[in-house]
Amino acid sequence: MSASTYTGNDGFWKPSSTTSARNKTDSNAPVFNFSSAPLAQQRLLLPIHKHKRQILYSVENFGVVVIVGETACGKSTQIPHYLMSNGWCDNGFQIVCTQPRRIAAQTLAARVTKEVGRTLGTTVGYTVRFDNKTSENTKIIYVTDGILLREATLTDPLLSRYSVVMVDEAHERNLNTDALLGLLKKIRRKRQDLRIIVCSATIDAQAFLDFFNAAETTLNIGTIISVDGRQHAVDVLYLDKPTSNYLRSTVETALSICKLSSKNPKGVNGEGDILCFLPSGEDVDEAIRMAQEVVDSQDPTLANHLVFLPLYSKLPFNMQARVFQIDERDKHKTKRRIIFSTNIAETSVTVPRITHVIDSGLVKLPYFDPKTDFERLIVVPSSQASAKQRAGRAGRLQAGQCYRLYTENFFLKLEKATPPEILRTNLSSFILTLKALGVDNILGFDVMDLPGVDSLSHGLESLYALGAIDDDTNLTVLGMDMSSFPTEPRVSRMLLESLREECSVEVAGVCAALQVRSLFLTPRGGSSAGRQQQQLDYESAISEFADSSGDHVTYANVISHQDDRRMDREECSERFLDYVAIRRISEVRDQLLRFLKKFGRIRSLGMATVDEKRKVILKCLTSGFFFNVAKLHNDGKYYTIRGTNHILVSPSSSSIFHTHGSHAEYIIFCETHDGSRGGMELKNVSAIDPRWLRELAPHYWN
DNA sequence: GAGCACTGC
Repeated sequence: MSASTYTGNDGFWKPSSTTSARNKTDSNAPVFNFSSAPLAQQRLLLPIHKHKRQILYSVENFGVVVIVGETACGKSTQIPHYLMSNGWCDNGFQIVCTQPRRIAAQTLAARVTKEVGRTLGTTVGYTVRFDNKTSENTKIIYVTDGILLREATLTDPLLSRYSVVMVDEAHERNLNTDALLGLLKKIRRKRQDLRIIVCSATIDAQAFLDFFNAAETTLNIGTIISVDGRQHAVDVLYLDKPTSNYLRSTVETALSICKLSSKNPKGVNGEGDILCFLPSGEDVDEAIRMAQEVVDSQDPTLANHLVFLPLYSKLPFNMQARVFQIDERDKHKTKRRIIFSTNIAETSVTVPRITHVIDSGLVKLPYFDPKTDFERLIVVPSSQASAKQRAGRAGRLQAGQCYRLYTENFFLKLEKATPPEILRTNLSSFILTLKALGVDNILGFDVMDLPGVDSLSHGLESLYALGAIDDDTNLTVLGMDMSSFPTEPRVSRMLLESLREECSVEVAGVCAALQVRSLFLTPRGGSSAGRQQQQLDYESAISEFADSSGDHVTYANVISHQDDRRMDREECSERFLDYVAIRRISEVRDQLLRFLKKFGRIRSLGMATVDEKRKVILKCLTSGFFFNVAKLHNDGKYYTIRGTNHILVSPSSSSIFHTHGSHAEYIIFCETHDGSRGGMELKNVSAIDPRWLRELAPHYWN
């Protein structure tokens, strides 16, 4: 098929003048059959193998080595292995490799364990939150970057166990990775023996090297090594004219790819599946409705050969799983799958069998506004790096194609990379971590991108209001205690307050619930009659737990019910409760209580009355979230009361406060979203007594 | 008539 023959609804497809999304690699590159070759042979076939000597030489002679390795070049598995075989684990030293995601740390450790020929957790292991598979003798440890950062904060500021720290996927520029890079730069001033390897998929290598070079003496300058990937070529096609409706264009492009294939003698069997990138879960659902409607009405024959699947993180687990299971009954591939996905498929998960990618060119990103203290999700054009990553998803199986729903000129004007998280986020947590690491002057801490003054001072002001730092921005005892919790500062403050109110078990449960996705299974889908009944059933089930103050005490009620009754999966679903979420909440709560135990006696409210229980839980909540208060005005609506800019806010109709609460004069909330009709929508809302504000946050509310 | 990227400790 020739893609340039397709006429889009709003424009024409034309092949890119720069042809391929892939760098350097040859389109006739051999396809390795990894499933049948013995392990040792597989390792020798990896592109990284050619660079083994160069890598070992560089690590020996340079303090910092930047490796530019494309997807599947073998860097994450092989480099630690090479280093171990060459003495970098002698004298009790260990090699640590950081990953942004848990699943990556776990699977990499498992893969390298197989190569080394031991069981997981002996020579090779991993540590992620709630899961530690290492032993005293472990030489190579895969961890999430957050774990290594906390290890430095809590126990070992110089990371003295490690001879080499390898920071993988550094180009993603997560907050944790950035903090870690800054910390490693600082450690190298004291530990010249430490070796740092930074891995990145983009050509940004020089920026990483420059970052470290600024502090290094001439003795130890870093070096860059580039390793080719094992990807197939992906042809990139652009629109001739911009589209006016990306959703419709996505659906029409996907369907026309299928129509063209069905005229091809190879038919649909010759082609892999189609992956479409859209900015939101809502768009994903809408695209599927649209696509189903088009094929049902226009092309019923094609409809029999297609399956439309959604993929986004809020989707229930079993729905997500459908994307990764190739249906047994369909092993001869009579049906072609069209997967509509958010950014989750860009890096977090790999959808199998994709040969075509359709890229809307859009992404939804959070931006924190220090002036309003709200984080907002905004749809923005994705970056060139992101577009390249999306295109690459088509080239894992065989040569593929990527349709970009914008013009080539538009692509050339896009940002090179997505703005790093450090420039977009609330920095209070980041600053508290640095303070705990002994960084007194935050402005003097070296990061790849320095956040704006507004953003830094907002972070400092919040920490001051929480009592974590003093007038001279020095860490207080309370701040030091707060920094030890794996939670954001407001939640850490709330946990510590629970010791004083003697309700730690309940408050830790509420804090855990705030971090895990919704406890309740809200009804969705189905016919309108059935749906109405479901809604009624849902409301009556919730009523059993609902407290008139709102969401937080209701969570405490559910969790305490679970402690007493140990509801199983079935009973949970009858009561519209998410069993997996509740299990997760207990796990998080128990971890929080273990941290809390260092600072005081853990108590539970036991036989306290409903009123007493409500009061102490909400006071603890107020001690952390006093920034987020709104007052009922004469017009019957809530407005924030901080500063001079009073913003209209309305409790989400899905909140317990909305369904079961009273018209309290003052409310407190933990989360905001842009509302559909202006103003902000609130999640996790409770009624509070305004006197608590002066009592618990005097320097903020006086 | 609800509902809103994705991680991580």
